[in-house]
Amino acid sequence: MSTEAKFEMLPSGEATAILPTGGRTKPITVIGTEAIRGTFDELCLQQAINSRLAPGVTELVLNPDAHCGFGAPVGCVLVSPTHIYPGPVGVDIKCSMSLLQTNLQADAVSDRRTRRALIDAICERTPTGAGRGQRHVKKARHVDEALGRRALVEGASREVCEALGIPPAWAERCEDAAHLGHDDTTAALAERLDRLLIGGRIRNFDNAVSQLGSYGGGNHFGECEVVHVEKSERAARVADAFGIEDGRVAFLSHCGSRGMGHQLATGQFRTLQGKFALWDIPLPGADRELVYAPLGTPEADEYLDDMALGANFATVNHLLINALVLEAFAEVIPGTTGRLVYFISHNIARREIVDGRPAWVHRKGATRAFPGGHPALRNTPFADVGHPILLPGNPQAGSSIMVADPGADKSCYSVNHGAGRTMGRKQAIRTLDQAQIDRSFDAADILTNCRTYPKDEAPAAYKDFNEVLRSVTTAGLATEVARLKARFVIKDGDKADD
DNA sequence: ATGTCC
Repeated sequence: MSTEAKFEMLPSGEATAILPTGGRTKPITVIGTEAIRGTFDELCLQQAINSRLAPGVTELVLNPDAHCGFGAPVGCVLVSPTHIYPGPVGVDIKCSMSLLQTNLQADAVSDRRTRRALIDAICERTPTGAGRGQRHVKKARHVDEALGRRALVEGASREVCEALGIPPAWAERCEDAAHLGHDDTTAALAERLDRLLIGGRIRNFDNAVSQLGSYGGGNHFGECEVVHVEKSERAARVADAFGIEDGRVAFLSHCGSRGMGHQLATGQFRTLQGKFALWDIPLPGADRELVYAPLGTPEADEYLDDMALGANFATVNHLLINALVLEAFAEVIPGTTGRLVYFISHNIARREIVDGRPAWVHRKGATRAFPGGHPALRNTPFADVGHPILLPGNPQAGSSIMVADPGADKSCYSVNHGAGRTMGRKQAIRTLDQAQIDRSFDAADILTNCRTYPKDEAPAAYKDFNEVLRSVTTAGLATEVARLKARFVIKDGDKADD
């Protein structure tokens, strides 16, 4: 049976389908054109079905960028009013995107030597690579353990921002500047962190803290962009409300909670897997990565606290990176100023109102998409127009800034989080041609900090970003406001000075 | 994603 035969089309449009799960009462909403639906492999669809049939799950959305993940597909939304699921949050708690808008015109970065100097200045402040923290770079911002603790407990509080040289006003430009504990207090987080440290559950705390202000590896990156606002009256109006300007230089970052979030997440997986084994509880689809905890239990409280600690770390990490990138720009091009456009996650569970009642909305490789007028945006700068949606594509097709439309209700107010892999990392390394990749970057005049661009991160290892975006717009979820075109990329790879 | 395997 072809993959396409699995889906049932909906009358609402060619990019919205239903994946039956065997029982008619628990269907999965699939967002994707026919070309995109053909990219979902068997295991990805099975993970979606397992997740949909898991206890307490009331809705599941599969996004066009979906591919196999840990327990649940990367690129899905899972809703539950009664249970919390660590898998559908992911190992990199609150992996996110942020965008900095500078006052520079595009021609300020046309010169290759200027761009090379910017790459060097940024790499002197924000390291890349697994394990690499601020202490490994020349112009590090020292973060002591006491400040690290406050970042974990308070997130981007005024005091934490001021201590790190982050403009406190940037906190208003965060999807969530601070995450609270299971009982909606910071005290719960402070107590939980103490217990984790006393119990030795976070190893090398000082090193983990030193990773504030660093990118990490894999698909994480920093990218200098030129903003191209779409040619429509609405795009111009929304861009204005977002604070992005056509023809100006911006900087897009993708990273998460680094080793800290990883330790918190894997610790939770181990704990919950141990309890499922001890109590002999069957796992949905027999997938041991799809563990869960019923809300109100000590297990759920503990997970929610650890998730909040990891999320706060990721938030402060992003804001610090943006402050350091701005500092690097100002060093190379004196007079450069910048402001945070937005910071938004794609690996987090949030408590939202779904169908009139509170539920945990788990977005795993999925981005929140509240349109203008959504009650949750009240008293934010984006109450009327909707918040910016930051979608990394690839350096050559560009990345996209979108705004949600009322039709986003059909996907639990969510869109994709990028292009989505179409090729495994090993497959990409085996099949793609290094020289051809590097020539294509050269032809597009995109510089990188790497001597050769990592093959497993080449645009060809990912789905066609324009087709992914066409799925989103055709389904009526969101509209493109601007495209970001890369001028240089900072990534983990073989460094020019190695 | 991740001191890339407790």
